Amino acid sequence: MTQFFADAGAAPDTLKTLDANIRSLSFEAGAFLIRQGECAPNLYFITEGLVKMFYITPDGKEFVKSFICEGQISGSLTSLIEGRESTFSIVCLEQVKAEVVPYDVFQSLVEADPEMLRFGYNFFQTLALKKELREHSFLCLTPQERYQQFMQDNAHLSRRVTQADIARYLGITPVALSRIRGRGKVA
Amino acid sequence: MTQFFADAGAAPDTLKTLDANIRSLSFEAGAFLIRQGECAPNLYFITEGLVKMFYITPDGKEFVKSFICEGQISGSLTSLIEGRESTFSIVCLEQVKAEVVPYDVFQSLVEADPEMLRFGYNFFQTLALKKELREHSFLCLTPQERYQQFMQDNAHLSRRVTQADIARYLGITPVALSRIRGRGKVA
DNA sequence: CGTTGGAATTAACTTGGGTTAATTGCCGTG
DNA sequence: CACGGCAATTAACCCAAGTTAATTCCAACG
Repeated sequence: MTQFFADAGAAPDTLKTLDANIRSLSFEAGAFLIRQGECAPNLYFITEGLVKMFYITPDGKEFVKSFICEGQISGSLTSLIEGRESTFSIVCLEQVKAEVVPYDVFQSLVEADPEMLRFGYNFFQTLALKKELREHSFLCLTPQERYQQFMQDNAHLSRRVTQADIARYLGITPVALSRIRGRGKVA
Repeated sequence: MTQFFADAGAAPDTLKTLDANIRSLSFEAGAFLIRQGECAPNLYFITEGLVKMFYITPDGKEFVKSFICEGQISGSLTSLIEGRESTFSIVCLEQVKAEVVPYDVFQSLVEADPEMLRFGYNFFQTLALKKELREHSFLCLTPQERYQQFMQDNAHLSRRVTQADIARYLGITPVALSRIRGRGKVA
């Protein structure tokens, strides 16, 4: 992953610090990267596999915040920014390889290296844009339309996650999603 | 507003460029800052008043993306980042004063001045966090719970916007919100 | 003080998702 | 090939939000 930041233009000192602090780890499917309610001091650069980030509500229902696969970054914003416990969990849906970077290391690199700051700027800009699209779909689309949009935009993912998890990503129950699929077939 | 960036540590050159390119404008209630479907080349630093950002769907329904009041920034991310037409409109709900900054000016300042980059980093980080909270409420909460949370977190706003707009912000119809309020009263 | 117009409420009915539980389908394994 | 277990579908019932339209409330104005 060091290569990743070298491409981003990181300074030699930055790369040295990264090398010293990064661990490259493997996780089995089912392993947790972060547990809801615990403080989560790491960023995960996923290089292989797929994870899901999800909330469990007080009455035990699960909702999927997002799916993150190879080439993407996963972690808890609230933990990163405010140092508080994560409001969600991250679990591996497949065998996962990830580069693990402690937040404080990431933060101090962003402080020290303008190119890292630029990387962070782009990252958060992209994240905000992605969340804005999701906001739009919750706000303006019906569950049915949300499902169609998801299948269009994430055709590759639809084969790697269960239908139940897609439902929980859309904010509906697996039963409801099955009905929606049933409706679509005939029409 | 120059003061605003001076506080952020902007370089003298930056402030000079800003001064040369900022217009301080007033808008009547009902005036549009951005119209859905048009390209929107400006950022608006609201110094006074209140605006609402909203989508109109193909079948004519309105949904409120967010309310932005004095001290906050409003603009179209898709226009800013990708240079495309805005997917929503921004309209003044009150008499508004704003500092208007063209995107290209903002972008080039971010390029040139590390302190402006840091400002942008913080801005997008905060924005991403805010959108993450909204995602959570759409995903995990019922309309009723969403309303209660909105009233807690935005007590001040609730007196400046109509109930119909609150409903459209929550993703429900004004009729539904009125019923929710009715339910809450007795209990 | 009556009128007018917008905002909010109420009513009646429809629709679609939630809930629970039974049923079917599909592998993988012994 | 039969079995066990998980994923997905189906069914039946309930309830909350959507829809349309009528009604009430209230503040501004002449």
